[in-house]
Amino acid sequence: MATSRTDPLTLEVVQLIGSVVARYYEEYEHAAAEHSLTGAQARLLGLLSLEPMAMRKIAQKLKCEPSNVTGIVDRLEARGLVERRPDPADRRVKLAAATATGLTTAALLRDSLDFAREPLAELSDAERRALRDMLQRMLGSGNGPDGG
Amino acid sequence: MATSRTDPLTLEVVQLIGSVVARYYEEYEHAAAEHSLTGAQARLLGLLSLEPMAMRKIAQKLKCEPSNVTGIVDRLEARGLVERRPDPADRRVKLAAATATGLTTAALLRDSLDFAREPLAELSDAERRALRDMLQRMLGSGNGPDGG
DNA sequence: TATTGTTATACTCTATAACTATA
DNA sequence: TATAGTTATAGAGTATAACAATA
Repeated sequence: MATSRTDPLTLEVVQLIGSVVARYYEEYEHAAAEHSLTGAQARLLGLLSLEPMAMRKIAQKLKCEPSNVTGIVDRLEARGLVERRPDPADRRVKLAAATATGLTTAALLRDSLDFAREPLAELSDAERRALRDMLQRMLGSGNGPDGG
Repeated sequence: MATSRTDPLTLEVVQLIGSVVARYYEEYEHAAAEHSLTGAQARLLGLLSLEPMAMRKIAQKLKCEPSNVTGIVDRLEARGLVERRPDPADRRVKLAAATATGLTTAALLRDSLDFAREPLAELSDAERRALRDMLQRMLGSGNGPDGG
């Protein structure tokens, strides 16, 4: 397993990462709430702002059951942020897509997530590169790139 | 506000932080589920594993309404992981405290959170210190220490 | 009168299982 | 028969408002 996973410095960094995660989540929920969205709705809308997607694929990306996606898309659709389209290639499939309003909301949402961005401005370019490399290594161990 | 918040490197780091957050959350929920706990239950138990705490204080720490704490403590209490005690100093207050079983479960939970720890072992001591300092700076901007 | 914890209510998210329509 | 999406159901988390006990 590990050599010195429990040294004080490592434990301190682990705790800091936990704090960053908690802080990021709070900010995300808060930003979503400012647009009267739940966190799950905001995440789904953010996903669709990149490209339309089959319901099943959304569930995979969000790592939840397909039945949940139905409800979340229902609520976003009722507010005009998302719409369902048929898939010409397979009549079983429904593609969920962000509407123009949905894209605008998604962009506003992204802009309001300043937590992760603001403090980064305090870091030098070299530090940001170092941080990037370390985070990539953290994500790389035991987990491929986002894949699809 | 900022000078160059939208340069490619910063955006890349922001996205990486988002990935780390998502990954951390998954691992946390998974670790909790292995002990038949929800994420909220695991967080509350982790909090009580440090020290007994008034219901109201728990709500502040978890940043939720006090009425929610009642239900979560109810479920943990029903499983023998937590108990309610009177506060000698104020008879309105109920102190929630982890039982011996609860403390054991909390310890197991902490140990199974290897995601944040394992990859850190790949970093050099200097890198870990640099990461710690950067994370501290990130958390420091616009947010004091945990406080109470 | 204010505070602590609880209860009642309603909504959202979640997983499971059964269902419809396509393939 | 297998797959995509939905529906039905039940449990959990969440916020709001109203309540009892205590301060």
